[in-house]
Amino acid sequence: MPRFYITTAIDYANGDPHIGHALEKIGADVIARYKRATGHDVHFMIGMDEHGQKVAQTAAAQGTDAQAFTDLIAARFQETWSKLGLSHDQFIRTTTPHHKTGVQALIRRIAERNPDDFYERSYRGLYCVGCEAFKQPTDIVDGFCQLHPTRALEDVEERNWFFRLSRYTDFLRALITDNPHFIQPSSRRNEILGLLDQGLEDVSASRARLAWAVPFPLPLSTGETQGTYVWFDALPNYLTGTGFPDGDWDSRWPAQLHVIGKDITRFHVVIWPAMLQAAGLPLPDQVWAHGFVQLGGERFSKSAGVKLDLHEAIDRYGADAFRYVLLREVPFDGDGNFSWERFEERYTSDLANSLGNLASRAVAMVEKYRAGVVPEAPPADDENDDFTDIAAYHAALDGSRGWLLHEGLAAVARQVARANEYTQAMQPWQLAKDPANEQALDRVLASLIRRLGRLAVQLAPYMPERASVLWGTLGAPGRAGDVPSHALDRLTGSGWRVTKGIPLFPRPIPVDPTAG
RNA sequence: GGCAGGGUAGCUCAGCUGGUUAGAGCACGGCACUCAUAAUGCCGGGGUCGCGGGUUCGAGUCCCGCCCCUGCUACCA
Repeated sequence: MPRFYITTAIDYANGDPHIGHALEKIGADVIARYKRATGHDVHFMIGMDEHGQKVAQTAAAQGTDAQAFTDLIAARFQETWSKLGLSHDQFIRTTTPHHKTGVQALIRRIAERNPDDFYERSYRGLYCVGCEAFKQPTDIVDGFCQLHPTRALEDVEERNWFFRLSRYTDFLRALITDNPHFIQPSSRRNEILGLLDQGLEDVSASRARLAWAVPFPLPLSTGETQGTYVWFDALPNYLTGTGFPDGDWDSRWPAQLHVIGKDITRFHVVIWPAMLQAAGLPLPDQVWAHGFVQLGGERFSKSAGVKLDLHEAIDRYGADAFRYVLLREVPFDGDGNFSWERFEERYTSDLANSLGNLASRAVAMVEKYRAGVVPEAPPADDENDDFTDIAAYHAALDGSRGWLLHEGLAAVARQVARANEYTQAMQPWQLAKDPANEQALDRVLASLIRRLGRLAVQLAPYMPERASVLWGTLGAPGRAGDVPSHALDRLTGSGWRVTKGIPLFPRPIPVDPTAG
């Protein structure tokens, strides 16, 4: 069984989860579930990035210590992920003892294999006491930090460990040029090639004043021990998550796929591969940079986030409906918009009216005309188009052209529409009026149930719970998520005993304009 | 400023190497049907294809110029 180690970015523990976080996790979950259904030994890992000055500051502002604060945030994230139905196998936290020793082991390994890659250098910049951080020229307005316009910036110089990233420019260019799949989608790849053309600068590996951090394992020549800077703490989570450097970590490493947001592409395709190369470790197969969710046409912001609360979105029609709408609306290779209006439209049109009602009418007819038992009838030519769409579904989800999760749902939607058209064209309720049409009716009913069965299997990665309910309604054996999705042409449906339950996707209760 | 991508029906988008009356879904209007969650199906209205030139028998599709939008242009992550 081929292994498939998939990770998402670890989220920064500086606030609560929002819809932006959710898009990435849901997308990765769909990929993980699809891979399991197509015969892969999947390990799906998500987690939290818990160190850094901001976390320490936020904790202090709330009157708690950093560890207690991150414990709380991590619990909130995990609660949310559980509510969303994520199927991750592991939740890594960078404040755990194993991650810390793993980071230190990686740094030591680089220092042993390439002693020149770490060197001491002084870093000089304008330091904002209010932010407790160095400020870049773009952050400075009229000589002040934008967040603290009354505090003078200090010209500070400190000695740090640096990583000789510049040395890997040619290596990275060759890597990216020779492996077009390493960074996808291609728009992001082009941006990185542009960045490499500018030449790379070395990056900090440690920082003074970084108390809430993994201690950098190499002391400075002054004897001082500094905190490990973000890249060398956060990125290695993908590796330490395998158990590195202990045990059989190399049975899982390298990862097949890192799913990340487009804003952190550079770190994942420049710094991370360079670190691994410096350590003499294998590189991940692919980094996929998804786009962002816009809220109501606006860029994600705190106020927009409040306007569209994640838990409210999940609670409205359930986690599965939210997962569906989000991935249908937001192309996974770019940006998309999310609003309550679109949510209502998509839910009502795609899920309640088209899919939910299709299941409802088909099951009702099998109950009414065949006492609930799906008749035996072989597939007919009129199902052939569905298999064209099923091929498109696989092409969207197997990674061969990127991870186009929205296209997978579009292929499913076409099959749903076709099944409704088919029902209308065949008019089984008319066939039922004349016993002479018994076989014709059998064919139509069996076809409808088969179509629904295939839909349940295809939807299982996206809507695991609802797909499972649909599968059960059809009286199909086992679980929808366990059916190998490459074997859909063998689904017959014959003899299944259907049970009409409550609507799969209830219509929203219409607002009565005369009320109130 | 530089590099990259984009501006097509009310909304979200398809339109490959130029070729008959520019498409889909949603929304909107009409009709049909009654198995179904007042659902479904069919038909229809609706677009100066950002603006201005040019090449061509013919351009949304190629060339030039302009306007507008988005992303990247590295130590918050």
